[in-house]
Amino acid sequence: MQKEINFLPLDYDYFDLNGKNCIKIVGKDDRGKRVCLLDSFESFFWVIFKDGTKEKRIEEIKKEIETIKIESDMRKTEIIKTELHNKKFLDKEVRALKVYVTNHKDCHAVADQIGYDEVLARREYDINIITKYILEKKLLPLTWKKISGEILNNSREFGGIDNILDVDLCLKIEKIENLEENRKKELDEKFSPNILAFDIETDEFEIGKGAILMISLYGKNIKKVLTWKKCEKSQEFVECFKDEADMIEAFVEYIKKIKPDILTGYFSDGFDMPYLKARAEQNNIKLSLGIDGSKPMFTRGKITSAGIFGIIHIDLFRFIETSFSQYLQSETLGLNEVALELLGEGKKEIKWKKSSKMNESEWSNFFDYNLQDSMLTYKLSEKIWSDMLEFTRIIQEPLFDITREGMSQHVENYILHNLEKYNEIAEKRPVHDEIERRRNLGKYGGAFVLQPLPGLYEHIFMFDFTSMYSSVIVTYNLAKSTLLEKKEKDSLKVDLETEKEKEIYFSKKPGFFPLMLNEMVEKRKKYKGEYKKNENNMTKARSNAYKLLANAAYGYQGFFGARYYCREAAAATAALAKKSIIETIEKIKKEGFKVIYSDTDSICMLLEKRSKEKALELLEKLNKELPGIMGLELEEFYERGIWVTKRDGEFGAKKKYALINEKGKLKIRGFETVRRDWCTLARELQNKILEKILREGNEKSALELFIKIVKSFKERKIEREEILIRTQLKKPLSEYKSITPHVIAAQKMKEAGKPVNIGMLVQYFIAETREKKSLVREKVKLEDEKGEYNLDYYLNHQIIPAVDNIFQVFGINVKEIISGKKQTTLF
DNA sequence: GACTGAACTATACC
DNA sequence: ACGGGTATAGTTCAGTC
Repeated sequence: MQKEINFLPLDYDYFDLNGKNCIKIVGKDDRGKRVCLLDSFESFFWVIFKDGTKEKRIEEIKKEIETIKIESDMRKTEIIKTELHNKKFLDKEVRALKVYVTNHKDCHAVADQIGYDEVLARREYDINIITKYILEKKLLPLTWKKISGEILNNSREFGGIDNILDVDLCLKIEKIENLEENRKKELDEKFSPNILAFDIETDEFEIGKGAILMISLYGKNIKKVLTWKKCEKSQEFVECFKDEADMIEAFVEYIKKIKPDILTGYFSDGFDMPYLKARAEQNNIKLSLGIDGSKPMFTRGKITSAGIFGIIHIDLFRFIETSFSQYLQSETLGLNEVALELLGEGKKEIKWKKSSKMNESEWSNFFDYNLQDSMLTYKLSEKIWSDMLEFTRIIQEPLFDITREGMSQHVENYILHNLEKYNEIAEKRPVHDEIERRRNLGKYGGAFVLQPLPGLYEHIFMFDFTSMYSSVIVTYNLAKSTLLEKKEKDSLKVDLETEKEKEIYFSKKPGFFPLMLNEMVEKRKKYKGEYKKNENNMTKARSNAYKLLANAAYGYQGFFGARYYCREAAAATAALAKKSIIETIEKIKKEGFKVIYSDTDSICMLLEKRSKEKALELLEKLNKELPGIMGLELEEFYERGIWVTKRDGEFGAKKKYALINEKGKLKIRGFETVRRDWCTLARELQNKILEKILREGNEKSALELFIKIVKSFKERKIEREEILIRTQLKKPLSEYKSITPHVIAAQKMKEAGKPVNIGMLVQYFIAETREKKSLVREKVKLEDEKGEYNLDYYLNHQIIPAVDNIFQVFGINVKEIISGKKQTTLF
């Protein structure tokens, strides 16, 4: 029977049937029903011929390629057909053969068998089958389409797969059509995904070592904690089970009943999912979460990803880490801090105890805690849903992947999904040896940073280049495909000071990469405008996504794992940006303004006795003289600003300054205040001192505050929390060549049976010791250890260093004041 | 054992 | 393996006298 539906694709998967590729797509129709679409797919790759290959020879090779067969235990693979096309490869016109293969998995093996002298390259055998499918059929993720097809009901065609799927409808795709924009908009407004958040609590932190004590679920119509522990008299949201096995089975049943589109957790790829897997195995339960009854699939990689067929499992932490953290101020990306920042509400506080030692009220608190975590995860997912949606639509990869891939992969996927407009065949992914070669090339020259003259300044204008590196790439046409082997007529010469190949040349004929980037920049401008006109989550997310993508394009070209890696283009981008900002600084100076600081794409200058209008006129003039799409804008006007010296020496420190604008808002960069590896005492003291100086324009009350705090510090009135030092553990303990204080702290934690993981913040303080010890690490104590804070250490390594060079700007030597030498002369 | 510079380490800026 | 280079600053480590 035939049927026509409006369909929103959510999850993609594929399987083999009789050696051929089948694609299954799970999504929603416009009445909220869960639908699975099945489709066959003929995969292909390209054989590109060298320039000048005779058509007759191409025909011969075509015939020979068509006879290739590959046989393995699994399947027989053949060539379905071949087609000759005029295409482009790296912006050059080429003749290319599109080779259709019965099974995608054998694309690479078939391509390997083609080794003619006339063949320039074989490409696109290394592109993911889902990506290829989306490209070919235009069934874009999270985008409404009109689908017509045949209703499958126990059909033999797909091996009866429709029978085991928990869906309302299963269709064999016959036609995919676009919907009218208005209709799409209407459907979009009606749709919101059914999200279910979950979180588990366990006795042991090591995966699978202890039992799962409880599992919380939080969704639109469900707020529950499942447990098999003391819960006879607990809260009504707690549901009791006989044992761990029963509880896990109930969890699976709830998922089946709720039928969420999205199952989300916080760090669930790294903890909750693998833990559930381990405990299910231990208890001989099948964790059949997939809509076909399948278990979660764990993909290999540095971090494993847990996929559930038909339900999109999102580990919110990973999306926030890779794509969203730039918007956040949080020093760590833990659930508590991120939720506090985005929702204004954090985790519940509880005292950690072995579960065997908990009393009834402690269990009750634990249930609250567990539910709260799911609730926060649910609310966070709602909060950033528009960002995930926009990223997915713009990049056109499935949501599951979008929430896990890094910025570089996003850029690459965006490129792959937009090559068609340029008739381009995709470049290959680098293999291991090539990656090694690229990595061994070392660094190339980067940005320009102007050394400031230390001091307190007033009336400061800050200009900055809008999306500087992107605009340089577009303006100067810098990419792999436009890099010339040697100098050509009317090409662009770029000097690279630090490189062996000092001069390189780029074509002026626009390449697809800069053109595509220009499109991104244009779209960003357009959607930023739309956002300004109509401020909502959607327009904001769209504008931000384009901004992030455009900004990542430069890093992408310099990234060793990129298909379109081009070290020369990246180096030229940095070199031309440097040249451009230095020239701009010179122009500003020529106009009589004093330039006090500059870093990469920003310039700080003093107004002195001039009016603001004068500076704005200058900005306009500079903009007129900038080439291509490059542009300079007013970042902000600041009332005051302070630049200090480096710790040792009299020279001004780069990347370290504090500013205050007309509204009294501070902008602090580089100072210890913004560094999380300094203790709160030093950070807050420095922050207050900077604020006083910037607000009042003098150092008097700042100095008074400093003396007051030192006094209270010496009297040991400072709380332990204030003097804790937090340092991130970046690798396994055994790999540290230098045994630093935080390594010692981590070792102590391990000995105390506390969890020690890569990436965690280790907390410790420096204590007084009985004997004299020369190394800092010999005085390390954990926060719950007995001991007094080390007066000498904190004074000379935290408090004084945090304020010393600030007061030096005013000619004040705080060390002498502390030791009592000069106190009288100052007061 | 004190001193010194290099190496290692973490974190920030753009 | 899973964006880039520039920069500051702390602590340890290895060598010198």
